[in-house]
Amino acid sequence: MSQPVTWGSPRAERADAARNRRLLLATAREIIAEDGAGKLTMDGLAERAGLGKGTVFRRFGTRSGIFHALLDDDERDFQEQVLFGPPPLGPGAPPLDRLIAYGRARIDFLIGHGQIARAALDGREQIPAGPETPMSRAHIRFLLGQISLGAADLDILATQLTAALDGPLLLYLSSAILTQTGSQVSERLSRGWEDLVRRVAREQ
Amino acid sequence: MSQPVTWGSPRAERADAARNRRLLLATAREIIAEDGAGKLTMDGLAERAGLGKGTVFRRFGTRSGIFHALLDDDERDFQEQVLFGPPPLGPGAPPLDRLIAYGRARIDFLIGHGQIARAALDGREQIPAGPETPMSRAHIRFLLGQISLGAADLDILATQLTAALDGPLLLYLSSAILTQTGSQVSERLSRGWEDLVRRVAREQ
DNA sequence: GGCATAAGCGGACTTTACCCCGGTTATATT
DNA sequence: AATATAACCGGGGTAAAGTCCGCTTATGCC
Repeated sequence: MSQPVTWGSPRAERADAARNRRLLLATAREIIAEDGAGKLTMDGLAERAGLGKGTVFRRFGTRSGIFHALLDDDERDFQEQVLFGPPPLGPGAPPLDRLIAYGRARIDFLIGHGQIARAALDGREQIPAGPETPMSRAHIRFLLGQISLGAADLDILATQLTAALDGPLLLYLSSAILTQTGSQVSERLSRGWEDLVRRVAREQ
Repeated sequence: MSQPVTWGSPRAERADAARNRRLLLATAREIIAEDGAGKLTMDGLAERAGLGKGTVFRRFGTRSGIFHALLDDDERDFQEQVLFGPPPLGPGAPPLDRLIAYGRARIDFLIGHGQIARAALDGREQIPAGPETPMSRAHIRFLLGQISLGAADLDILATQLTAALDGPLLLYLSSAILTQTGSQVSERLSRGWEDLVRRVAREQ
């Protein structure tokens, strides 16, 4: 018998719990694909997955927690591409080119996952799910640091650019527009992002 | 035999309805001031106002509708200042100065009303309340049109700048930070906004 | 394998957003 | 002033989010 590796102090997730989480995420995707994110209910999800409601809540805490988990899942290989993939999205290209490529990729990601990303917002939470996507802001902050920008508050600028990238898709464009004319909107927003970033980085 | 009535004007709001709306908004402000926006429930509001639950829903349609109504109410004189007040916020100053002044004023407005603005977001609505604040984007768009910016997609740029202005306060900064160190954050964000728009408008 | 224990599980329970419809009241018209 | 009508009001009803606690089961140790 091979002895299982001990995972240091934090006890690993139990096998049945992990299996149930995967099952719940898969079932949630089915429901969303069939009926839309708005029709996903905790009861419905639990029943369709053949589990109890308590299980769903222990896994995800809250309804929007499910959408956060789905997004995290989808973002994983997106982040992989950003951190280790080929340039200009991945490392190796000049920072300004990487910034432009990042915006383009993120716009397409959000257009593809906008329904879920939108549903992950929740007006009720006291601490509003913290920063919505810390990774996005951190990456933009990192790239800005490699561009000579004179005396700028790079943390603020990174937050503003993150909002300029995500905001239109999360707050200011109705999802109807996105599903109808996705590729045109993508192209227009991407051009806009490139223009914005070039203006910001432009030498005086 | 009655002749088809000419629908001259959309019939005015009945006096009792108007009175009740004012009462409900005032009561909502009381509850928010005492217990925070998260504690505002439709039942609680109705009971405290001495009205029925149905009345509250007919007035505002949905929970987040109350917060929208409160925001509209608060925004009214802010908009007044922007449209008719003294420069540089109001008309008369160069457009770039007005844009900077607008950002500063909007940041302070959002810091003051952030709790309500945040609660007005709602992850469930299909059409997510449309553009969150059409007036803000329209005004920024208007000012951008008066600045010579070369070949830019002004509609997209206006949306991005609107998001860069609102986004940090709605999505990326926890309200805890805001209430604790409001004025410092205000100053830093305002400087950041000025830097951003100067970079965007900078001549090549 | 058998045992102790902590983690997982389920479903009943509470709360709250939102719907509905019969009764009531304001307003226009005569 | 009387009447018709459309808007308003109330509160009970439904569905879904989130909580709780006793039961079950996986896991580590012997």
